[in-house]
Amino acid sequence: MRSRPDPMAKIADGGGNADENRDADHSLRGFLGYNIKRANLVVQGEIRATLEKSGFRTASFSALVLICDTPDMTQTQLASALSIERSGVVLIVDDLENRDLITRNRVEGDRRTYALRATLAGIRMRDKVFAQVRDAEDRLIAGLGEDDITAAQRVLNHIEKMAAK
Amino acid sequence: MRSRPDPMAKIADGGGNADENRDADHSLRGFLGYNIKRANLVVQGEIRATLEKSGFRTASFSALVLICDTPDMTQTQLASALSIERSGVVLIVDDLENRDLITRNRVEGDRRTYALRATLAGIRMRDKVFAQVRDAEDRLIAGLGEDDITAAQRVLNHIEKMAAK
DNA sequence: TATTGTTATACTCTATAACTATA
DNA sequence: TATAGTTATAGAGTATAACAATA
Repeated sequence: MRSRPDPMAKIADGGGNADENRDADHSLRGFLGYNIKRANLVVQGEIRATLEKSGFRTASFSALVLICDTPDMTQTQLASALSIERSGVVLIVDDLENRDLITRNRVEGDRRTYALRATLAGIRMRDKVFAQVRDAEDRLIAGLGEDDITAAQRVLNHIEKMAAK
Repeated sequence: MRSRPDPMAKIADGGGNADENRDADHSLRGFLGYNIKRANLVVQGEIRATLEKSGFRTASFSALVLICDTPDMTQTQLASALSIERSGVVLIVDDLENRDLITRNRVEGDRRTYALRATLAGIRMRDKVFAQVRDAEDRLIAGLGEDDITAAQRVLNHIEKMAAK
């Protein structure tokens, strides 16, 4: 039997933390896409944990916010704003309607569409959860300079505008 | 306490233009998580399009890079570095091995594990595709200042470090 | 013919758990 | 008893396609 030096040995810690692999990924760290992906996983995880306390997934809370901001929007418009397909919107709107956060309203002049409106409870819910998400994000960026944040927003928005060019 | 501008402050101004949904998401724009998610979709889409020309998905190319950088790593170590489960690594390693980009090598002293090594073809492939991904990213960030990029990296890495705290 | 909402289905990605062979 | 790799399965999440009602 040989003894085993095992320099790369890594104890399986249920957390799957990147700490022990700190420089195993130094090549990938050079890619902006890699850093965005890792940060995105953390942010979405925090937001998901915040939202699920009120029974939302990311898409359904985004939908509620959009409907609050744009009363009488249709499901097709909502699909476009969420960048998902119309078929996916049905389940989200079903859920929001079942919880009495929004209503589907018939439109005179075009009986194919629904005008989506938030209820009073929906608006109150939006305000409450909106603040919770904001607090969760503030914890993540605490300690960073204001100018770094705005620079990051600039970079992210620039990248988004470069889609499909 | 709040260091960021209130997104609700810029409701305002219809203006009656052709694109009705242009600022339909102005509330969500106030969330860093929303901007990261949208930018991430664009970046990952560009990277995916670049990689698939060489038959890679994001995870399989990341795996090839990691194996090139850390010869003789095991599948469990690779799983940890990729932040996925060991079961998912099997399919990725199967694919890379079938394409003769890496080899699974038996380890004397512990016959449970494989030592993963890139082949010469794997290293060449890594170099070629690495440059292609870098070019794709450079197109996305063209026009941005160097200091904005580094600030964005700082923000992203800070967020990642704040995971689960 | 085209569009809205809907339903059914498929596909991708990943996690969970059980199994084997080794330790 | 514990670990590495494997396999089978299931669950999100989303896309595709077909359909009825309406335009």
